[in-house]
Amino acid sequence: MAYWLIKSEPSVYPWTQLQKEQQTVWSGVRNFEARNNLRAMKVGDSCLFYHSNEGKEIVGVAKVVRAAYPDPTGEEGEDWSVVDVAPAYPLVKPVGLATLKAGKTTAGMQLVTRSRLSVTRVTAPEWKAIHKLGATELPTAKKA
DNA sequence: GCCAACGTTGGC
DNA sequence: GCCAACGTTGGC
Repeated sequence: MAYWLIKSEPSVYPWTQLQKEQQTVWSGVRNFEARNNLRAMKVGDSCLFYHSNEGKEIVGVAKVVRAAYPDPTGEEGEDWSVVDVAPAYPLVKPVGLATLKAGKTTAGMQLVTRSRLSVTRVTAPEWKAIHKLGATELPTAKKA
């Protein structure tokens, strides 16, 4: 069980659309490191859903429902990956970038330090801190 | 809308 | 294999 953070511009694919569709293919990642992160995801892993550019805040949590497979939107001969994600639960209070930067634990997040990477790793302490900032209870662990 | 940061590409 | 140029992302 690992934690991740995935970014999307709300004008392209907002959290509300994921809630509406209940599942989506996380396609279009064109960065090797981000791709490798996608490939490291396992079914049942959790992902913070971050709105970049507009909002600049973490709005919810999604879960991986299908592990990495080839990106159907990729060019012939290219080697990109996607995962499928589904909404898990929203944060009661969205957590903005400024808040993350101001937080002791969260200031060191890859989201902050590697701002151009669209799929980043999240540590357990960061995960906890964000739920606290988001006024959202951690879901009780249950078997996949 | 601007600009800084950074990943990627291509020339040498 | 190095490094400059270029394109893209994303915060402000």
